[in-house]
Amino acid sequence: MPELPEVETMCRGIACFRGKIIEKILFPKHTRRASPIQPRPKILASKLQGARITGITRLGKRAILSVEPANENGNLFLIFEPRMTGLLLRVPPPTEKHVRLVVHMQKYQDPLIFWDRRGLGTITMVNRPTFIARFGNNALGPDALKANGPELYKKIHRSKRHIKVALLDQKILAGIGNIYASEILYLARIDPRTRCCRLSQDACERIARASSQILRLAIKHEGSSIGDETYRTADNRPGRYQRFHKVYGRDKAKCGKCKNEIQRVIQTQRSTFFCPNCQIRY
DNA sequence: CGTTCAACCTGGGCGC
DNA sequence: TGCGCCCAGGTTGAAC
Repeated sequence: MPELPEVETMCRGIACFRGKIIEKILFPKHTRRASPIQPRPKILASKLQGARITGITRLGKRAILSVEPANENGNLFLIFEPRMTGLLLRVPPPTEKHVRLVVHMQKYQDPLIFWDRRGLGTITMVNRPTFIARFGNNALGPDALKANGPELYKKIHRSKRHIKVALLDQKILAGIGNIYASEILYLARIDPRTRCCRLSQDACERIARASSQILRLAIKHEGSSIGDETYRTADNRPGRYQRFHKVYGRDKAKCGKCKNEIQRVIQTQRSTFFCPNCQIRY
């Protein structure tokens, strides 16, 4: 699940590894074929052996570890992409079974663990030029926390796509996923089925404001955890923002503003939740 | 070009 | 209890 607030919370939770030197990397046997790892585990481990972790940052829905290798010049970037069920942990994982990667540090007891039940997540290590080429501004829109109305309008106003679908496109804004797309459009009072080209500059402004507002609040509450086999913080606690969801997962419940029924529709194979009364279709 | 869709995986929940 | 089916927070590349 992890979207922007969940990945941000994970990054903050593993900030303790900044400055540490990597002692040893393990790829548990039973998972060697799952969860795409690039380059191959042996090469990745040899490059990271003795490297210093100089930074831990979030890029959209990815967590990035900047590392200074011991044996070569130039920074490397270790990129964790949790996709649906990936977690970055500094405490024992929910099950040993789905541990994909364990990083032990020198002079530090707790290892960094990448755990991923479904195994759709990825671990990628690249040098700076590759990092910029693959994840620079051409590949990824501005961070959704810093969404900006005029810029959003400029990007989408010619498109016939439904606004909900556009919000899931990481080239438009980086970090929004299926949960927060519904929540953002509810706050902005816009029907998710509205075509982008019908949105006014003012509507785009409301979406941009709602985006940063919702995501900021979700980070404050450490993200959304739904069900038990789901997102956890780096010390394996559930987030709390699910308590504040106004529409997501609330099919047929009453809208908090108008008491009408919240509806669920499918857009490009994925559920969208909204209040047909509060959210205007343009 | 823009958009849709299946595929990548595991496991929980449901109906029968 | 068990089987088959549907569903799930994301991304990609092929197909339309």
